Amino acid sequence: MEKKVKARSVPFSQTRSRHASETAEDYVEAVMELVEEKGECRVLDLARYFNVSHVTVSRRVKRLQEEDLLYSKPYKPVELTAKGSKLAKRVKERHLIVLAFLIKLGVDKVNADIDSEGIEHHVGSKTLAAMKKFLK
Amino acid sequence: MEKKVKARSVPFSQTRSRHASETAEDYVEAVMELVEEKGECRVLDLARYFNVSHVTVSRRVKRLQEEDLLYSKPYKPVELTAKGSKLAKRVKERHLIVLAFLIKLGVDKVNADIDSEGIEHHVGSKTLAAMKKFLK
DNA sequence: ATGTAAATGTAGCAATGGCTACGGATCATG
DNA sequence: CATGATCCGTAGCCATTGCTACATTTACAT
Repeated sequence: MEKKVKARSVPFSQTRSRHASETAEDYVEAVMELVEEKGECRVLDLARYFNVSHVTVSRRVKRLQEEDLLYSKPYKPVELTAKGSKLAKRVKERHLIVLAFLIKLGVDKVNADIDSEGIEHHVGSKTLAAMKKFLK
Repeated sequence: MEKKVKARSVPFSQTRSRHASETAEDYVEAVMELVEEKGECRVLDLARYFNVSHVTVSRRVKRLQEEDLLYSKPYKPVELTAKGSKLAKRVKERHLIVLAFLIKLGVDKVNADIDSEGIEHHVGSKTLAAMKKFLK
């Protein structure tokens, strides 16, 4: 009597790469935000932003350079590449939509802020479209 | 001219523990589902469910036993403890609400399934309440 | 009863994300 | 232009998640 086990829609075998994408999204978004706020984005700015040590940041920055999302020379500010900038804009727009959506749904600002940051990475294009429509 | 850097609402210093909670939630939910479907839940069922190797599962099951969420003897089926069962029920209920919410929002079943699994872990009580209200 | 297939456990590798400790680079400021 | 503060890179630790390969247990069929 062998019943088939339904696999998750998003297989866990993709967990690592999915998580990597989320981190990449968080980083490019943060860099864009920090550059807007301060004119430049240093490793330590990111460390404070994410509440991690500068080591964690500089290692990740190095890897994101290999993916051509960020660019920086040692001891210099971190910048977005064209590719990174494009991604950042998409991510930020999605983030703002999710945030506005939650607020319109009746969630208070504080909780909408918190939840939108977690939720944004999991909002597919169809869901995003539905949220946009709801906002109108 | 030192501008303060706004820290994330959910600091990344909590990333590891947050992720651990998510995994715990996924596992208890899966065990509950598999027990309902098949009568029992084996390590390999979970491996197929999550699309990972049985090694990854059995290691995680061992840790979740230490957290008193799961219970199993070597080479035996995995079961929920009272604590695990309680958590699973809460998680499943939240999952179903998020899923129903997305569908009512106009997202097709397939995408609602996918996104709800990612989103559910990031839906706080306030957001969940807002979703419930919307469903009425 | 026994032997083989399936299920599970164990060993150990790689990648990633946390950290502290330490040292080299950069930049203001005297 | 020197020097101290700040910033950042490197080394190296631990934990977690993914894997393959191999060992062991269980269960079922003969």
